Amino acid sequence: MKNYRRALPPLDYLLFFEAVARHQNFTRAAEELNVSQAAVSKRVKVLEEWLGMTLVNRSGRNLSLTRNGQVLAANSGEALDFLHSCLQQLRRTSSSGRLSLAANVAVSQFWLTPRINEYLLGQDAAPVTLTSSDKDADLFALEADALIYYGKEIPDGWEGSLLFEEIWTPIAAPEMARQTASLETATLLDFDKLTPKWVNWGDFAALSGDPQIERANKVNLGSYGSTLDTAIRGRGIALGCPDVLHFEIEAGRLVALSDYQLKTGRSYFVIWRTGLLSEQTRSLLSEVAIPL
Amino acid sequence: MKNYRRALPPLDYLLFFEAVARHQNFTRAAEELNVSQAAVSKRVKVLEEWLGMTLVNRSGRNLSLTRNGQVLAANSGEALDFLHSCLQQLRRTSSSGRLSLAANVAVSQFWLTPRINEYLLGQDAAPVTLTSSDKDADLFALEADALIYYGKEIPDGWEGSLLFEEIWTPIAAPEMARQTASLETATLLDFDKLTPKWVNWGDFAALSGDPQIERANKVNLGSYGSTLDTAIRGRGIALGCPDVLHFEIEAGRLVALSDYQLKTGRSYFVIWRTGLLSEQTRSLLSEVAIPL
DNA sequence: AGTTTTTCATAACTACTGGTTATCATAATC
DNA sequence: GATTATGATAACCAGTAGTTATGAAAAACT
Repeated sequence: MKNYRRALPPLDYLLFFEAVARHQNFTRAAEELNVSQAAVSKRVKVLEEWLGMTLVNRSGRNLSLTRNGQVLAANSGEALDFLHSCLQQLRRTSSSGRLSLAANVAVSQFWLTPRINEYLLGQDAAPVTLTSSDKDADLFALEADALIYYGKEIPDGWEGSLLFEEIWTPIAAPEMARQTASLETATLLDFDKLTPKWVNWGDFAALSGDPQIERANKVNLGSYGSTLDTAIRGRGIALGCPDVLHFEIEAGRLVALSDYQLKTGRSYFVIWRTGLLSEQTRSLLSEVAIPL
Repeated sequence: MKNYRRALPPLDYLLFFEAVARHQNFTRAAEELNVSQAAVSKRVKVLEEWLGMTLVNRSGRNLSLTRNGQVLAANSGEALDFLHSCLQQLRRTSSSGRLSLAANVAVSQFWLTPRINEYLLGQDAAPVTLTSSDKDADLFALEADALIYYGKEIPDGWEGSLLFEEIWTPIAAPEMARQTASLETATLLDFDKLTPKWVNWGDFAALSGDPQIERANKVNLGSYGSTLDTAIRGRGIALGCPDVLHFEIEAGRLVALSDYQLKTGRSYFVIWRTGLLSEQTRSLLSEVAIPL
């Protein structure tokens, strides 16, 4: 009778040790593992005690693996790799058309939701879950199949595809746009920035150097989504990125006031964890009209 | 860059699941794993959530694996087996002459220590560690290479070899033995039983049906080891098992009063965890004169 | 040679995980 | 229909698995 629980050390300890072995460094292993160096040190020590053998020779700031350490690290790595492959394969065969996406609130509402709705109205649509948050940390913690990331470049540990560049421009309902002679006399719909990355009317004025915007009447509606909703209702001028608002513009609910465009150097990307995009997820992304 | 911590579920959860899959039963898996059924149920549930897929179909008192469950169980089993083999191999190549033994206090002192000492006085002796406890649970928890077990039969999950049967008989120093006409007039050295398995003078009297022993003067010295030490000093008569006390008897420090022998049906075994005796440990046991 | 930096070990601390018991639900068995 | 066997889950809490702070040791720098 196999009794692995008794015969094997705590397996996550092996996983920690394998990382130390690969990096030849406790501190870097800790970074990969997202724990403190002390936690890694402790676990490897306990593993050595469990096994009754030294795995790592420590000397001041240097470390080397013992012969046993080398053997165990290689074998652990093999087992972990095997399990990883197996789980990836399992995900590929089992996802059977299920797509989880994440993005910030505006992109979710104005860019993703229309796409998802179009897709879901079609035939044989797989279930799609969409999670919205204006905090990157939330999005990253989610482990969605893919997420729409807004920033300068794709973060480390992720890979993906550029969707479009960020270009800020005043946005209004078509009727409002026709009646607006000058931004100076208009009501500019403003919002509270949740991260420094965002561009509000104050930023836009400063970066564009346009004194009309400085002088115009600005009303703070709190959330960015509110400014867009209010602009659609024809009650003011919001700031927006025409690519994000593609559906609203196509539908004729919003137009860009094309005299004013501000490029920030930031873009929108669809990203996934490095190596964790299954063929099936790739296919589903295409079906939801998210280009890779 | 591999980051197994992020990409793999808690590995001990896989180990639990593999046991469930093998047994097709949460309760029996829990027994193997030495935890409650509830703990197993919980872990498998969390694993399913982590993976986002059902592994086990539950219906009342029945359970079956899903397709995914079967695949994962097979692969997990393979990985665990691989790791187990690797660790066994590592132990074989790394033990390099180191033997750890465990036994209860009396056997350690009177049976094992003399043997170990003889061995250590020889050439090229490997280090030997000996741990003594009168509590079986302590001995089992220790994971020594081998232990001397006292009981009716080899416990489940262990294998080993019979050393000798338990036979209780009065034991005294040779001079004391010559002067003792009858147990009734002797001082009987008694002790506190730590487990029901032990036989003290009260038990011996009852089981042998000898009224002399009932009537004799009994002095309680507390520990069994003390009774033997005191008997060696010629200050009374202890109870003992001649095979355990082989060295003392050979050395002429103790003799058995051979008129009184009580067989209990219990024996002494050398045991190790099933499948965990390396060839090297086997060899070392022989060198320490522990017959297999 | 002395100083600074980097890295690992460990003590003290504590949040939360990983277990427990008790109880209920469900299916099988009688 | 009653009983039994088995899995799920709530409530609970001991101890594990992490943290921060600090000291030791070696490498790197001046």
